[in-house]
Amino acid sequence: MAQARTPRGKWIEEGLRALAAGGPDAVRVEPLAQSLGVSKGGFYWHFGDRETLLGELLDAWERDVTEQVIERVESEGGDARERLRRLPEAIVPKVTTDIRTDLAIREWARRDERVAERLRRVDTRRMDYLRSLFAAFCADDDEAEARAMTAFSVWLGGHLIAADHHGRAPEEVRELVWQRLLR
Amino acid sequence: MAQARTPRGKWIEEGLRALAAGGPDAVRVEPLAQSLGVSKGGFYWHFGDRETLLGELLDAWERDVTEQVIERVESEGGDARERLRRLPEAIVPKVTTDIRTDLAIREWARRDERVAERLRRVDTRRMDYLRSLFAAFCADDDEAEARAMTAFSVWLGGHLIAADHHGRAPEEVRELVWQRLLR
DNA sequence: TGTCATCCATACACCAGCGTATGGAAGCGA
DNA sequence: TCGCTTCCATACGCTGGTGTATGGATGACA
Repeated sequence: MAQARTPRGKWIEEGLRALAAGGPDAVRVEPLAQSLGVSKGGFYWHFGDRETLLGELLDAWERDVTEQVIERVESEGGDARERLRRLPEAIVPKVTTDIRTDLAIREWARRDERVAERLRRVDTRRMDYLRSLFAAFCADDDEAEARAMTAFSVWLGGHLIAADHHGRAPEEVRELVWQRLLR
Repeated sequence: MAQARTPRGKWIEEGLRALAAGGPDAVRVEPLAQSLGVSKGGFYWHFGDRETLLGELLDAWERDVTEQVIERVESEGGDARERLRRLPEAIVPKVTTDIRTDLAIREWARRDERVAERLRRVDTRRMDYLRSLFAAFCADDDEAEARAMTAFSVWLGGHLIAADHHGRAPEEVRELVWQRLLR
């Protein structure tokens, strides 16, 4: 076997980078090849076509983005509040777990039903986990549901909403909400 | 003056539709012309180039999306809680106020600084209005800020998060959060 | 009725990107 | 050293889009 100069994984990694930066439309074979310093010849040996790569990007994302984070939080123990407090930091910076990848896929899901289905699986898994943590100290199911939804929304909103908070930093605002959720 | 068969406004309207459905990359001159049942000849008479249209789409959105909603809520009176309760329904269904336009522009802003600046203006205006309403019955500034951010985030999140709520409809969950925000 | 502003059709040059075909090059194992 | 697998370069045809040029068509108004 000869050495793989630009193996599958390299293409996927570069593809995820492009996806995070510019959405699925920015994942183009020839620019990807250029970024990697090779021609597109090798790409079509690995993948056949562009669609195949896009599918594998989603596979990689779906694999990394939930279980890895949850396992990380769970492995360090503590009660529900402590685990929730650790959640935001448990998202290790990787190409797949980049929030921008999340946002790009979320937008993509709006126009592609197969992407929407994957997102549904991932979001359901995340909400289930959040709900289970809040349920540990909330009076009833409604309260846990409301707090889980709020936590998820504010996590996303913090990266999407561009408002000026007049003196407060975005992280301070997130912290204000977070404190109230953990009461 | 001869009759405008396909005047500026028609192109903008169709452009907003395409933007809402598929993001800025989906706003293409030739498909737009086809949707309108004409050739692209007239387009370049009106706009010069594609960039100009994209700019005008943003103009139209920025103009309609904040003041019109706020004026509508304000015109009907009531105390702060009543106004907040009416807010979701005050968003009249138009091409510019379509939530999908909002989401598309939000994604677009991530890769175009000029778009980001417009979004910053719009979001700041919205947050200012929300904050002012919550401040009417909240104990302190921190509380109002936290609730405004939560309201905004959950409004967006409700359209972005694809999780299955196990029996609850998405609107029920939103309502659970909303009730708590108005306490 | 003629003129002018407004809008549209058509044809064209051009470019970016997809996918294909083909001929290597480079290293590993026998 | 030979052959095989793995990867890359290059050239090509094709599609779908941008923007330009030009010659109408159509209707309001004088």
